[in-house]
Amino acid sequence: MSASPSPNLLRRGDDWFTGRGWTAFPFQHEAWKAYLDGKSGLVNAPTGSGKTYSLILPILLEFLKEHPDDPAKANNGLQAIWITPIRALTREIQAAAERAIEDLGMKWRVGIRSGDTKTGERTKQRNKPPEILITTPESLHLLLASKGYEKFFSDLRVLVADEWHELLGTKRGVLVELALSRLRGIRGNAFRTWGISATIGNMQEALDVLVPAGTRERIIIRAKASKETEMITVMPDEIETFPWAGHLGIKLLEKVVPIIYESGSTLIFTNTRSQCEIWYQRLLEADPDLSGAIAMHHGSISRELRDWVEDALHQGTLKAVVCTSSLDLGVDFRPVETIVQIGSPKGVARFLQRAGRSGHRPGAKSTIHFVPTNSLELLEASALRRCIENEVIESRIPYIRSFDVLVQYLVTLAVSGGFRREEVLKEIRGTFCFASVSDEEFAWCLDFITTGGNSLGAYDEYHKVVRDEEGVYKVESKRVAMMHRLSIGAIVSETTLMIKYMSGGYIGAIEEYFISSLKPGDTFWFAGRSLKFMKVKGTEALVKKSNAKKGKVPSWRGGRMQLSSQLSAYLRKSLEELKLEDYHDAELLKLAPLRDIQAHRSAVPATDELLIEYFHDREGYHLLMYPCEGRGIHEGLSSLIAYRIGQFAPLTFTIAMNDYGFELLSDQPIPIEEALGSDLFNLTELTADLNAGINATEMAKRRFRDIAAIAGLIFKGYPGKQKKEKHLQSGSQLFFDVFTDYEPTNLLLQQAYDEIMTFQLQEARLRSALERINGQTILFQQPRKATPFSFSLIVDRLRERVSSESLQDRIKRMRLALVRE
DNA sequence: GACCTGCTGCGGCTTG
Repeated sequence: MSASPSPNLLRRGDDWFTGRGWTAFPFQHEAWKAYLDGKSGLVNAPTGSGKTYSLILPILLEFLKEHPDDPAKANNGLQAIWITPIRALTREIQAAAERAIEDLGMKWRVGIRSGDTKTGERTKQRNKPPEILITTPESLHLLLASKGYEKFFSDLRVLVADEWHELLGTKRGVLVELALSRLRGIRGNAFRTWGISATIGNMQEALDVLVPAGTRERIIIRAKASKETEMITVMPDEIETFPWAGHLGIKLLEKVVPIIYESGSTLIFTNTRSQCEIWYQRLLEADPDLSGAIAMHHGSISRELRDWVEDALHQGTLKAVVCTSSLDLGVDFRPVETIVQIGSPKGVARFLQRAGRSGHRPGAKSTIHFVPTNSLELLEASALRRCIENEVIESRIPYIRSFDVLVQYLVTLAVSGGFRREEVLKEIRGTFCFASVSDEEFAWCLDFITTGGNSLGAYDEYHKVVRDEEGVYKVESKRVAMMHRLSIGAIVSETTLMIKYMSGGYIGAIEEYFISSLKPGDTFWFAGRSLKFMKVKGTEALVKKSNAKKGKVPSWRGGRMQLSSQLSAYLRKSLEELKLEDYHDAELLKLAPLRDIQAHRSAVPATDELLIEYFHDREGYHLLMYPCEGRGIHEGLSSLIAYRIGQFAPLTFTIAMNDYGFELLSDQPIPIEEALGSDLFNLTELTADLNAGINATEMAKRRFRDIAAIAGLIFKGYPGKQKKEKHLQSGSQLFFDVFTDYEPTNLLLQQAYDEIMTFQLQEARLRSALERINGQTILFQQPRKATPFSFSLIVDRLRERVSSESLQDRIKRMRLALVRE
């Protein structure tokens, strides 16, 4: 059926919606109204709730209102841009939009502009823009880098940022902010901005970043119906034999098998790609009947194989898929029935997002099984449960002053028509990210792209942009323009090798350093297959099928997720309940025997206590503290404490940390009591001591690699011919050193240090952690041997230093030492 | 009796 279009359609909206078998929710009506009133805003709705229609429809309806007699009018120019963080979502949105257009009897076209869009299609789009264009932040910037883009955008009335919570808090979000500032510059008041976001802790800020105050009237629209989530912890039968350390979780594997059988379809989330590979194999070993019924999915597996898995899941031919966060977003599955999370999700938002992949219908309950991988994760389960009950959820902290992205953007504009200083400065100051940029800083950026700045002036290749007589900044060199288009974006990946069969066929990607640990003929497992490594050819690692049952499992250097501050706070509460034997949930009750060992050998801290353990064994003198603040904070805190103790005695420490605490290990006695008596946690000297204690230069140097790549200092190579990691590393280090020596005020260099303070050491959070510790009672314990709390720290440290074979020996020896005592 | 850590996302050329 094709509803006859009418300006009154909104009022008859219910009929039209139910006619299609959809339900119209109050929040959708609210969004339609706000949109048609000319507002900008943010729609806060879960996936599966019809959030796309909450914004597609009013865009169409507004046009119909303006052209009631000519709904089929074609060639209206580009009316709306829809941004998504991942390409796979563009097709879904296109389908939804086309459905709505057809229902209204309109003739609008919906185009996709992404890396998948063919050249011919791109040309067509440029000559005759679709009314709705669905794209990614990167592709939008590529459009800004093409000649005559102003004309292309000249009819635009709205930009919708879908899954805005995914982009906020990333440099890709900064790309969106910058593109928006330009579109507002072109279209002025005729332009609206809308976002669609899942619930996060800082909803208002999410709106402020997307739609700066003062641009238009703004509103946040919330879908009221909150999703019910049931969390089921998979319990070890007896805590006595459950590991105190480790993150693999195989011990509970046999309890996961029945979960798979009881449900039509299951997603099993793991935290790392290697864990994903291992679980897939182990599940098949545990139950060969699952062969053909389960598959795996992670980011290093080729797109082709992943598509196959996604399709099979969609069609219901697979019972379960073991995956990483590669399936957090993306393909709109036929609702998956059951979710399993192996190991700590480290954050409430991530856990709920994964849970939400089940019961993917409005009103349906989501169910998630949590599989702890070690004893302390039962504590996290309890904390997680409380966070869900109290609707505590993490925030996404937006980047500010990302000069690398700004510099890239300026060159992007210079590649197309060129830009004028005052105009662009005014626009970027309207963004959240660059509101505080001073005249001098902006002048530095212009200098940097025109002359290479103070330190690179001698090198022509950094004179990318010229300023002509009329004051327009533009790129004149075709080569510079091309290389720039090739490097637009804010994602910097590890360089990888493609895994290919000798006979052809691409399976996935693997990191250089893993392949360098293999000899030709070695077997390894990848994508659930046993492969024999043959040789490296260019950027390809060639392999053959193997029948070997044993082999290495690759590991990748990914990001380290750390416990969120929200979850950390609840973890400390759970600890207190453990101490008080206030067992309000099954997880804590299960931990009772472990609690007794900890309390007997040492102590369990309450929320107003800081536990410090100090003991001596054949390894040396161990000093352990448990602030339970998450790994990043412990990284800063441990260096700070090590530095301050070092003021009393010239000691060398080996430092280890995890989400619960940190360890300082020394071969000499540690004057801890003296140190504790001396205001060890004082805040006054924090910045100075931190700078003295950490190796900020080393940390900043690593961080600088990405900054240099985004700012266009390092060319990553032509597509399919990427440069070796070694070259990228040494290139960025060279720049780092040159800037440090000759231009210490270089904004990119400073940015590297700022990012360390903001994201890695999290100075603000560190400060409040110290404040909290200063108000706590110190619980100083001298256990005779390792405690349950200390165990995972000690094992982690051992693992970092030695190979896994000898790790077994080490642990065996440790155990013997424990027994002997 | 305690161990196999480390996510995701995008984009794109030339010349034979």
